[in-house]
Amino acid sequence: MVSERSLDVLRAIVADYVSSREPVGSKSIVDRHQFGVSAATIRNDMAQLEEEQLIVAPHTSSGRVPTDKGYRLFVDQLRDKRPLSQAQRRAIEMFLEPSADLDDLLARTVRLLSQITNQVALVQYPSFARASVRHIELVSVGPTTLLVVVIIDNGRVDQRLVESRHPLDDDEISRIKTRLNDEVSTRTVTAAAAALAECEAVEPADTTNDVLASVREVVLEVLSHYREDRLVMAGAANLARTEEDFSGSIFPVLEALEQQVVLLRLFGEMQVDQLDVSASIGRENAPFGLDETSIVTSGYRSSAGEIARLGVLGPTRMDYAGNITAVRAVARYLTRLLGVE
Amino acid sequence: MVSERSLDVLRAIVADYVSSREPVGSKSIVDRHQFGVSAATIRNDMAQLEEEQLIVAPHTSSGRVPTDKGYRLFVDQLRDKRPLSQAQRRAIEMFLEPSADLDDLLARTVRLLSQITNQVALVQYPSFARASVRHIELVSVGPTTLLVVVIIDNGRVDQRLVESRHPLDDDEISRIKTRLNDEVSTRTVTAAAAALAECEAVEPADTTNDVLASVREVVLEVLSHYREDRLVMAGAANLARTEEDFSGSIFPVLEALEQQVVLLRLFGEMQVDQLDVSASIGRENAPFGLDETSIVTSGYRSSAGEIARLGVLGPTRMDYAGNITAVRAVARYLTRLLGVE
DNA sequence: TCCTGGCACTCCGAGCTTCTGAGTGCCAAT
DNA sequence: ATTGGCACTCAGAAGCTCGGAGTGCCAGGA
Repeated sequence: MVSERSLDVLRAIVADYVSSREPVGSKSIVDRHQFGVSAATIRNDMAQLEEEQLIVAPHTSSGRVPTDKGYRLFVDQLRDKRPLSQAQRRAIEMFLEPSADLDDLLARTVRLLSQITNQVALVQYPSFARASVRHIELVSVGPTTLLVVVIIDNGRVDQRLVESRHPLDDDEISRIKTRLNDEVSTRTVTAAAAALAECEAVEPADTTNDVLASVREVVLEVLSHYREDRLVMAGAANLARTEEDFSGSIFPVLEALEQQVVLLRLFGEMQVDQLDVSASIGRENAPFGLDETSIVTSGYRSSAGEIARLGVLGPTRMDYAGNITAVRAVARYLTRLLGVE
Repeated sequence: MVSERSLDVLRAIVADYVSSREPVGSKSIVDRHQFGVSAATIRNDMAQLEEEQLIVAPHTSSGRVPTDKGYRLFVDQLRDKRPLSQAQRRAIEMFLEPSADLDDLLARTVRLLSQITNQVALVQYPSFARASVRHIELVSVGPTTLLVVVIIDNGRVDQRLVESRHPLDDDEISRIKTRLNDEVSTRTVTAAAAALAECEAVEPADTTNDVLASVREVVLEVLSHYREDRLVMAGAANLARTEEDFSGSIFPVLEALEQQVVLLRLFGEMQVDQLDVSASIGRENAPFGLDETSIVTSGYRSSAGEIARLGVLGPTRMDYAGNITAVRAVARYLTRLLGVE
């Protein structure tokens, strides 16, 4: 049962608190914003908001501060307000040039995102789960050394060396190659890995097929590697800058950032397969040990059509409007770059 | 003109200050250490040390704190004192198993080092400058698509895809391959890159040799990539734990850590090609914007015989004895692992 | 010549009090 | 519904005292 104006007051409180870092009082609101009413009226509205637990007073007779719930309502009502600043738009277009190298492109993206938001930025690698194996190539690079090349249909290529116990002739190599391609090519990464695992179970390695077994093993290893999600990070230093916003130390946050597993689970929780921006605020992240931080993420679509996520992480008291805009813009731009390829 | 006992006093001051984080007075020294003399005598020694600017009193009538110069003398006199703790030794042997994958091995090394020292750990990738190109392989993976595989004699393998404007037959591929291998194989990475650059200058690309030119280009790109020094890092969270040791904020330190360039220059300054441990203390790092941090590094030798460095970074007030021991041990162990290969 | 106990001196920092001002809740009047 | 007025609250800055850890120095003893 909050009036329309009360919501405006909430917006004002969030805005002022984010920029000033100090509890906001009724007086300063009437000063800084053009409500056509007196401070006493604002106070009544604030009482309403407090009733609904959207704001809270740190101490009796002190200004108010938004609660996690308040931030949440604020964010939910936000949606597509603020336009990207001129400088930000220019930065994105300057720094994000197309690049053939995915590693390189994502590294640049994450740096850019952390710079325009002044937060810690995270970019998840596209998952290869839906991509499929195009081809396996075997190349002899020495009498007993075989180069195994795995080619994925989204352009990714990896290779490993395999040592054989006996010299290899071209016939044998070609035989193994045909066999292997029968087993995995055109299948999805997931299916191919499953097929290989099964083969290994059915025909245990013995002296006659040791090379085949070794090759299978390294291919399986490479495929498994794809299924691991990975992410890149930049701007951890920004945490130190916003240190006062964390009650204790930034230690647990930095620690979580090093544990990529935690971050990946966090990303996983935020509607995978949803392209649009979503935010996770304050204690909503408590299960991950990040109860004073908020995360704003957006999905982006990679060349193979998979959806991965990117976003920023910072103190609960962050500039949601600005960060949401920036994250959305970068995600769209990145999708565009990857789609053109 | 410092007496022998004065040096012992310096050692005691460093030890106590490192463990207690508080200025140490003459009384607490006689209490905690078995000097056979009275506090007054210690005071005289401390006056000597202060004369030599090895220690300093933060305020009149307060205990003393080592200066950068004091730490330096302490470290220089240290050399091979403390043995590795049982737990540390076990940790090293547990976590550092041989691994075929250099990335993986170095990632594990850096995590291990940060865990046993509780500092930020850094491991530099071995430079490929002295390694040489073993072989270039070309594989047709489609009518107009060529896979270029670069094999380095230290076991590293990389690949790129090249698109041709016209269909390729086996003859042409084989011709290009022979030509290319003549140009680069058995040469060092540096020499090979130089040779390719020259070829490009001599015969500019035209319609007849566009594939050769493209292949040269990607090989050159791969080789150039090797020459970039890189490093991996772990344990940044430990900075937050030792935050009180930094007068201002840890922001500049975290920032420097993200700028790998800075760290690489820092590593570069510390006698490259020297295998043994060396330390850079406090203001000695001022040119890098790290005047409150110390760095302890050691060289390690990679399989191809190049020397790279690894080490830890932390507040000037750090446990030099322990960190030096740990860094040395990890470097030796890593060298051993890489040498066995 | 080096060491020691004694003594006067310094001053940080913990603990206490005071005081001010920003901010509140409530109420009667509009 | 909105407003001005009023009594009330309390965090935090400023000022104060005071104890204790630590110092420098000196004169006497080994």
